[in-house]
Amino acid sequence: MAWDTEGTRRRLRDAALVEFAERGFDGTTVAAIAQRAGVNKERLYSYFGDKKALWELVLATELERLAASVGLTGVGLNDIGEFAGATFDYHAAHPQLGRLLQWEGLQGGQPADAAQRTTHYRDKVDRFAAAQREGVLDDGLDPAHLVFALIALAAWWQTVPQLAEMITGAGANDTHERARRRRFVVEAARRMASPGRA
Amino acid sequence: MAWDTEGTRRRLRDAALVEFAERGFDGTTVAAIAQRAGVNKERLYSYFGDKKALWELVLATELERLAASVGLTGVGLNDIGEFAGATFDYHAAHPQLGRLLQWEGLQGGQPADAAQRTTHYRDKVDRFAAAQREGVLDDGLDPAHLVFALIALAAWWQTVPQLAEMITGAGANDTHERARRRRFVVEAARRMASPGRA
DNA sequence: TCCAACTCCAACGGTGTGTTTGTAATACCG
DNA sequence: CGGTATTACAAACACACCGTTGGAGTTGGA
Repeated sequence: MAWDTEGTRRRLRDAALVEFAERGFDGTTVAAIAQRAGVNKERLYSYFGDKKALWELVLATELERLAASVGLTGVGLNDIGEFAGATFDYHAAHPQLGRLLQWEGLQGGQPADAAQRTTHYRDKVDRFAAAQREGVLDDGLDPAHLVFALIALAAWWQTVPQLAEMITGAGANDTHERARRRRFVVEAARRMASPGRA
Repeated sequence: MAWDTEGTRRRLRDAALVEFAERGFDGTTVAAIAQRAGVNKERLYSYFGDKKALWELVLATELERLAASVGLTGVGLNDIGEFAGATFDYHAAHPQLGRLLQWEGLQGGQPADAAQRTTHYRDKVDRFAAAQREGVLDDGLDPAHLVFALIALAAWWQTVPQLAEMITGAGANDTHERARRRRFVVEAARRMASPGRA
């Protein structure tokens, strides 16, 4: 077998993603990462320097994937509902990113990649503001608040899954419940955004 | 000075609330709790058994306070809007509870006080279901999902304050912004719940 | 053959939980 | 007042875990 340094690096990164998302930075041991990667513990240090550098690399990588994969196409009611639905789908399909961001947010300190993330969201807010001027969205709502609320609707399920289970009585593994949750998210997003309501 | 065993117990519990909310269960050391309480480390064990028992007591206590402070009085549209607003107020005034719940969700395992919390939420779901039958709420929505979404709307701001700041451009200390957020929450709750939508 | 990637194992320093030992201060009771 | 149980503090302890480094040996490629 040939040396596969890229493969070793990737296996370590993948294992770190799983472990970090599951247990957070403090809760994860380098031994666990190495074991999951099927690689010696010492390899981690020669490839990435130390545990913290690996954490930051994993987070940056996942943020890039999110940016590459999430987009807001239009500003009609259907687009907004689908934006909420797609966000829900992404978090449901990639629960690790949401967990990484939660760990990061709780841990404190400055969020990684803050500048790029800010412009990313501001772009969405600007589009919503434009839609308001066209009368597609209710003009009584702050577009920034609306964007924020849509993300809340989509992400809250993964954020406090134990609360979701207590209230709905169904776990996140239930595919029927998951589909119903998605429909609710889309519908609720439309209701919040549509104009002319008391 | 007289012995103040209730005071000692309370100081330990208050210190544990602050430390647990700030650093989570794993990130908090019993030494830090004891130091913040101005009490010897050993006292914690004689009063509460161990670190985990103290964690569960703190969480149950804060949940009781929330339940005692935010009630759902009726099932009209105004009541539902005010329920969301009051929940928002509570989380804004007591950001620690949201962080505790988030830590709990990430940590995994079964939630503390699960039985009581479940019945508490089911009661709210039942009231919403009754309101649906009376036509006060839209009957196309799952009442459990609606309850969950209202909590999401109210709590999300404190849960990811860094995201809220990136999107709205204002921090949580801005009293004007906070008032505007509250109005948005109340209005969005009414929009989601009110009947007669396409 | 020589080098690079890799494994295995041991060790070091630091930190954390939970327990114990000894001692001082305080309340209660006769 | 004197005796005793309770509360508290301080310090040290045993035990375990973790991040990181180093060395000695093995495997694969040029």
